[in-house]
Amino acid sequence: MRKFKVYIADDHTLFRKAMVNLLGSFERVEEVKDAENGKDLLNLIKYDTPDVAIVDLQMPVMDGAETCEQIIKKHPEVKIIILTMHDSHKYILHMMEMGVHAFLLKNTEPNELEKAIYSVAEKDFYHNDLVASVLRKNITEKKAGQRPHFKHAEITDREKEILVLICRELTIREIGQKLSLSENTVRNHRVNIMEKIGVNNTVGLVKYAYEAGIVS
Amino acid sequence: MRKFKVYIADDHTLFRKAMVNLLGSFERVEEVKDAENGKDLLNLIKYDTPDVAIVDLQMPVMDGAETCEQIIKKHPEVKIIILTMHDSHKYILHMMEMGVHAFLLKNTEPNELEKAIYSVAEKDFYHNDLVASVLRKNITEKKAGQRPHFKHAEITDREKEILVLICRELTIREIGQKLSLSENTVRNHRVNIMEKIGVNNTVGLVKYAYEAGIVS
DNA sequence: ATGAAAATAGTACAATTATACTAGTGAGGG
DNA sequence: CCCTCACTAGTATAATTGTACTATTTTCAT
Repeated sequence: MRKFKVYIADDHTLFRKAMVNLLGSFERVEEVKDAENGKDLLNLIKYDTPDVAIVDLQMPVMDGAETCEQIIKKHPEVKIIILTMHDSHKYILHMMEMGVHAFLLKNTEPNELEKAIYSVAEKDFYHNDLVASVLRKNITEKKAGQRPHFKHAEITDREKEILVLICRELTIREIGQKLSLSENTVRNHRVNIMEKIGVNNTVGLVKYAYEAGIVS
Repeated sequence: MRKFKVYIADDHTLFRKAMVNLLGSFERVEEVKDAENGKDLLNLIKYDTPDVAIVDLQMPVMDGAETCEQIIKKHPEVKIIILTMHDSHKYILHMMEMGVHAFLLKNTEPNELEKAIYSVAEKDFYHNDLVASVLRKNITEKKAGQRPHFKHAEITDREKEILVLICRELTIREIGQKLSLSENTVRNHRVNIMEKIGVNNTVGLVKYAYEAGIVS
């Protein structure tokens, strides 16, 4: 019976340390290391590659999506499991295209996590209800001629910067002043963000920022 | 050396179960039970009261604040530790007034949680940096003649209902239709919520809803 | 039963956001 | 070299939100 090395990245220390405990109690997990953000995780991996990396989608410093992109690029042999609080279809789809190996909600049972670890380590992918529902919804929405939300997820650094300021409750005008930009420019960025993430008002923007881990 | 019974409520199963593991590893914790929301926690307590209840502030079904209110009213002998992701001063202050015994961010170290448990069980309160900063900020803001954000936190059920719909990206008009209310009424509720929580735009509303656990 | 708080509804106006376009410039990739 | 994309900036208008009030009815607790 092969045993596995598992690394975990999550910014909530309490959750992370508790997870280290839990992972350590799994029979076929022989080593656990933890990092508090994506950057630190990449450093860990640089020195010694794990079999499986568990990554929180909502993280500051370097968010889950970016972290995964780096891991896949530099260490394609590492299998990735994403943990997310919300079943946010948008980036799950995007990250599946990127080549992530599993998606779990944070309210799954520990034994499902255990199964997922063994599955990705040995069979390359773990297929669960969450993934199934994302795929199904994608198909039905395509058929219904809806906004195709795959273009997305390529929100640029400038756009991210502006999104952060929006979430700090600044108006377009204030953001323009702060960044020395025309209000029109800021407005355009705002609109572009909204199009990319497929929402049409402020509420959608803020929710995206939360769910993508761009804010708090 | 006295040992303690500890209950924990959190809607994220993975986090909760991992915490059960962790709590069980503490020397002076003799029994751990868990519940996935405030209601279930109250039921547990009804049958057998713990020494300490650890409550996640962000929960659906019955949020942290409401849960604590109930516990304090019906079982004042139970000590309460609040876990929160954000250092949202607003309700921490409110909940201190209610009589909650400790506040910890989810990114504290496990050993701080352990200290907090023993402290509230034996000395009734656990004083940490988070609490200190809330108190200090409260004083400085009072002096500066700012909006006093203690009035707050009494957002009503109707208001909460409307806040949820706002967060589902409905406009005032749509909410009015959905609830069979005049647009004016909805607008008034919206304004009242904003005053109570001390924000002045949609962004603030959505952030509050997230941080209070009213949405996802 | 009486007062307080919540829920309802209104008016009017200011400010901001949302939609829909066009267009120039600079950087990087094929 | 050319093409694309990000970034910049603009105009114009519609829609929604934000502010500031008044006022009636219902509900609930003392």
